[in-house]
Amino acid sequence: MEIPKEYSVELEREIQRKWEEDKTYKFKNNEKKPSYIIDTPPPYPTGRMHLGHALNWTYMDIIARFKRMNNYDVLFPQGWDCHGLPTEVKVEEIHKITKSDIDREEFRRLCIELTEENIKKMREQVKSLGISIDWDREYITMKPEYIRKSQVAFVRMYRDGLIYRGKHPVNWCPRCQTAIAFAEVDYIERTTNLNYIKFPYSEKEDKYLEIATTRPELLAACVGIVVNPEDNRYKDIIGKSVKVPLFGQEVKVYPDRDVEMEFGTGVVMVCTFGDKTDVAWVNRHNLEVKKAINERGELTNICGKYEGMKTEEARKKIIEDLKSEGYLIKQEPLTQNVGVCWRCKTPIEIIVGDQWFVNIRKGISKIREAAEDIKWTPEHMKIRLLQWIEDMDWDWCISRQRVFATPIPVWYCSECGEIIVAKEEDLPIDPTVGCPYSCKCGNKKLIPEKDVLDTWMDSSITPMVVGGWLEDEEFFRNHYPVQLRPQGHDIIRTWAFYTLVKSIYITGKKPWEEIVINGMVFGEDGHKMSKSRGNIVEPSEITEKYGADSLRLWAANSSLGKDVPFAWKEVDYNYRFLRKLWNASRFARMHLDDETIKKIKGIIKNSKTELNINGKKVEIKGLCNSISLNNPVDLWILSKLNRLIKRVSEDLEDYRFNTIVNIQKFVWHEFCDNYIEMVKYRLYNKEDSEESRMDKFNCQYTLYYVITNVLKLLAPFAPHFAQIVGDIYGVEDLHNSWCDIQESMIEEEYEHIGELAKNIVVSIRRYKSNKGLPLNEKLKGVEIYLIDKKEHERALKVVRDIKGALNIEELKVVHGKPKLEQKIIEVIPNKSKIGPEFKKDSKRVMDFIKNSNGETIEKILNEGLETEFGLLNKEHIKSIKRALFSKGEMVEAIDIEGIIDGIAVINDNIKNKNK
RNA sequence: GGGCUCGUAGUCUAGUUGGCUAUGAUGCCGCCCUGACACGGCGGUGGUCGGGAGUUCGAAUCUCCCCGAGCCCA
Repeated sequence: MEIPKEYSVELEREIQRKWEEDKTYKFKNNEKKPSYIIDTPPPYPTGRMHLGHALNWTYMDIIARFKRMNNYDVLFPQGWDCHGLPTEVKVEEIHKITKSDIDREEFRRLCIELTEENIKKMREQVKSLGISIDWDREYITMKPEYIRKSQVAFVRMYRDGLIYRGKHPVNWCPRCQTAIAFAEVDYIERTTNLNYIKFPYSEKEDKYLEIATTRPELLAACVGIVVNPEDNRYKDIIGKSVKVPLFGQEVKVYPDRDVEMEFGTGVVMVCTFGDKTDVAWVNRHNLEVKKAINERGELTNICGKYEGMKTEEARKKIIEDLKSEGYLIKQEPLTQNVGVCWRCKTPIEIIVGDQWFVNIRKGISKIREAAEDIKWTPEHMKIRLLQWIEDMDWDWCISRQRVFATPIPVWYCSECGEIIVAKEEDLPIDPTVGCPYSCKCGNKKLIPEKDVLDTWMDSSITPMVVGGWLEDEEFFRNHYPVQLRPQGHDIIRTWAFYTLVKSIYITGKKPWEEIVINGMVFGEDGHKMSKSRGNIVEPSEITEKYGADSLRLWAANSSLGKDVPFAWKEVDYNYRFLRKLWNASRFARMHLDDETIKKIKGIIKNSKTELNINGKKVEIKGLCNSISLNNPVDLWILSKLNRLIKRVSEDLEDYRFNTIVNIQKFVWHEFCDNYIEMVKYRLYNKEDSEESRMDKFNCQYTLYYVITNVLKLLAPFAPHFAQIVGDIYGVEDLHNSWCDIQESMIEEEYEHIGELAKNIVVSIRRYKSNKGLPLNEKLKGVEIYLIDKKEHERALKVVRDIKGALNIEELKVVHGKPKLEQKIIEVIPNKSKIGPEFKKDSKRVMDFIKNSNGETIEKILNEGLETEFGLLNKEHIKSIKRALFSKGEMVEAIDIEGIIDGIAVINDNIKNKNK
């Protein structure tokens, strides 16, 4: 098979098409394999994928592919979480209407239309990243079959007393005209005035309490005063009453430890409701609830002449009146955090109204247990959720005053007020369209609920939906909880939390075995990507230029849970890495014809069963049936490879995706830079003896073995590349089998010999480079001196490889020292040897070695030296640097990296002849 | 104010249970067209591992304190 010269990213598209046609990633529902189900986050269909999605999807895909390659039957679906305000706003914008202008059904149709377009766009974007999704398992929350499930969840929880309708304070956005959940409240800092106001004592009109408030417009809803019981200033007034200025109602003073004495005057008025603490105080002291602000953010009729004013306007007016009537003492500026609607940034109000709630507190301990029972990666993310659960003191408000959402399947009887909930078999149903029921009081005129469900009510059942709930109950019983929830840390308190709630309430089980939390993507400037900063990079920009695999490699090279800054140069590096491996693969394939590959594949197959041709069991160690691997350089790279396979397998098991750097280092700096360079001479060898043919074949075998295994290691990260090159190498079953770890190939001694050869080659290549010589320049004679006997023996085994790699005419490996004058210029003691042996004396031993003169060091190296601390020998020395002299002048001799007293003396007078 | 996370060359980053001369990339400087790759190779430059104290023969790694950054929640 011809391998093109250039690696081109256009090939990715073809591969993606092929995967889709072949349904390569279909969930097989194969009972013989363990299943692995991923509860994919359903994105909101904005029509645009951002880099955060790309990061998250890459993580998921690496896991999915790795599991699939390790014999799991992987169910990797894709969902879309459609409902919500942003689409409503967009539709109003596009069609220049407001939702009240047209029929509810019509408006909803327009929302569906837009969402379908957006999903189509985003689906293509997901596919362009090569994510191994089973598209047959796609779910869309606005479809009737999904709405049915959302509604069934509602009906069952209502039946079980876990959902109720009640008058409760809720966070209310006056602009969006809807209740919102705490998770949808943002906080922004702003400056306002802290107003000091006189509240006269009821008993003595001339005495008064000074209170400080930022919300004077709520005076009409003032229902109590709190002071800290420790506060000596106010001890006498506790239990007595004061009169609210302008409005005249009398309110009692209560003791409460939550009052900060230092803030303002230490006296706080409780209004219904200024903020969250007011709600707590009202509950604690059993205060009356008065509604001062309505749903439109205007003052109500209890506010007398201020009725109908917007809050800002009313505040101004009331301050004026307080001033003119002499109640206002002073004003001082105050910066405070105010809660705002996360969508439109309008300050929220806390108002009381009829809303639907999920009772959270009832199940809180079970929810906590479930959270504890799930394996979290990184572990500390669990604490974030538990913290959120701890602080949970309100129920979950699930009703929204919107249109594009799952309807609440409920009617109210106009006669007796009975709540009628739809029957499960009638779902999905939209109560505003029609009603098949009548009230038990006989009334047939039922009022439909117009409120709809919070979008989180849809998305909090995703693991159940992908697990087959209400579709295939038997499958669901056997496969729930599902295996994995991957998501961002920004939605722990929403998506993760609500899903736990729903799963516990509906199934009694935890939703997932494991949850992995990813970080956010920042721009190149280190800040969150945002339009206003102009630091947004779109995934398509990257894939078009560098391909999906380069993007995926960038994403993989990050730690799970940590925020990741984007960097073009990293993508560029990954692209260059792929090109490098491409070129190496091309080079190897030029030396591997189809016939040879066939032969090698046969050998690998046999070695797997540990059977040789005659059916007799053989050891694989260094011997693969019909070939016996005997070249130390081959054994070195194979040992390193197997070590890498082991490492990467373990790392992926624990979601350490950044193990990709280990693969890259191996490929680039071991395999390409060194292995290939050291075996070229064998590949180009034209000799026709049996021995050199075998030698060449071993090398071909090793090249094939390393490349094909690297492709498998790379397949979860860079699947397109792995597929393209895998096809060129005839790799079978790339997506369903992982590398075999040949433990017996991992051998320290092989690695020692290989490292020695590599170090000699590297050192002499560096010498050539420093001398300005081409690296293939012929060297006439090189003598390598090794003092260590073991190293000398090792070096003798790689003479041929060193000669071949460096183009040395005559190479001598000598046990001993060259006959040159030499001076030791640096000694580094071996800490890991000295430490355990000499314990407390270690420091002194090391100082002794460092400060010894040359003679002493020689003695330690050669025969060992008895000292006050004990015997010191060459084991205790890490490395030595020597300068070599001949007649007082430094000569062409180089230290061999990593070897104590390894020296190469180079006779390169031939170079002058050549030049 | 509370919770969590993180501070390693100019920049990004590796560093599993304490022990290689602290990893790799990028940047900058210099050299080399070497039978896969100049979209490449080789070398140099650059670090008091945020600061301090402690535990230990030995700390980037463990403990405490301080400083700084970020995220989440009040």
